Amino acid sequence: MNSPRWLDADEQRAWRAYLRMQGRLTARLNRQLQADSGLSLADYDVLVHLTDREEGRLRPYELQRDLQWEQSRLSHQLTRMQRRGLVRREECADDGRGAYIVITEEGRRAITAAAPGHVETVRGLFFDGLTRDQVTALERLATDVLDRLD
Amino acid sequence: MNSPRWLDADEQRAWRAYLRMQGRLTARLNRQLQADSGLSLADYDVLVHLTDREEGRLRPYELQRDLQWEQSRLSHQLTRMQRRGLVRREECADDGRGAYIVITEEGRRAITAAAPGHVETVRGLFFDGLTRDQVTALERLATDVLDRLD
DNA sequence: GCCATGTAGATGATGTGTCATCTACTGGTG
DNA sequence: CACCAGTAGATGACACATCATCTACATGGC
Repeated sequence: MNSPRWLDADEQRAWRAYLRMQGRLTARLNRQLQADSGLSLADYDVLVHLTDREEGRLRPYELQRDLQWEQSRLSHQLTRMQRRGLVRREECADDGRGAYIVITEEGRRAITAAAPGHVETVRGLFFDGLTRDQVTALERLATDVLDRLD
Repeated sequence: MNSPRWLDADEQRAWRAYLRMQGRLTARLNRQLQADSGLSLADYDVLVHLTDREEGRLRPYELQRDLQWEQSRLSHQLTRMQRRGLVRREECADDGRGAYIVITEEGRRAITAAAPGHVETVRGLFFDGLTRDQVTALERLATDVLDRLD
């Protein structure tokens, strides 16, 4: 195996800065959410997707597709959330293998209570420091990378 | 509490794209590293920092500062790495509380074997899809955000 | 020298993510 | 209808992350 094309100086700096930013940022967001509302980022994402449909319920495979999570990660996550009363599993009449995941009243309360503080934090830690151009450039960059990931 | 300033459409799209990119990207990197060399990204980072000093050893608090990790995360990580023979803990003469973390021969072999494939993957999944301007913009963005995180 | 306070680091409990594997049902083909 | 490949989802084992807490040593003030 011949030696790879290493990263050049610009790329190294960018990569290190990116890794550091993403580590510290998600740690902060997780801590804020956990401390202020007892939810993890994972809980938050699941609940957001459930409340997006006004029925408040989804098949696990739909959630999986939307969140782009591993199947078993989702399954474990739902088990934990069910144990805490945030969601409920219901039978699925159409498909004997399947299930519906339904958000509970408690789940709704939790996400409603958590959202404002979370959004404020995302703003305060991230968007408030960026120009409009940086924001659109970021979206472009992320979608460019995502396109190549499939 | 009055309602927060929500994210506008641009910000929402950027934020979602960013979250999705970072989730999928780190998953891919972790999988590649794990599959090809039996290391996790965490192992990799620790070993890189140890090999950066030619003595191949660091105090845990130095590692912690460099990696910006939680103290107990590092401690657990080092315990696991020690169990697998990648690092060794040594007494610290200067400070009776302290310790040195020393990379082992096996640790050196592991990082040497892992690095080329990892760098190729970072390139292939990330930098190859980006222009030079996007790379410098990313570094700028990440440092801007990091500056506000302290 | 003694004590208070601070710092280095480890540990146990618990929540989270991944992999491998399993069960049960679906839906198409003979 | 019998079979079989595929899909929906759960589970157990294990690695990883976080929080709270603990021990032991360091250091400065008296």
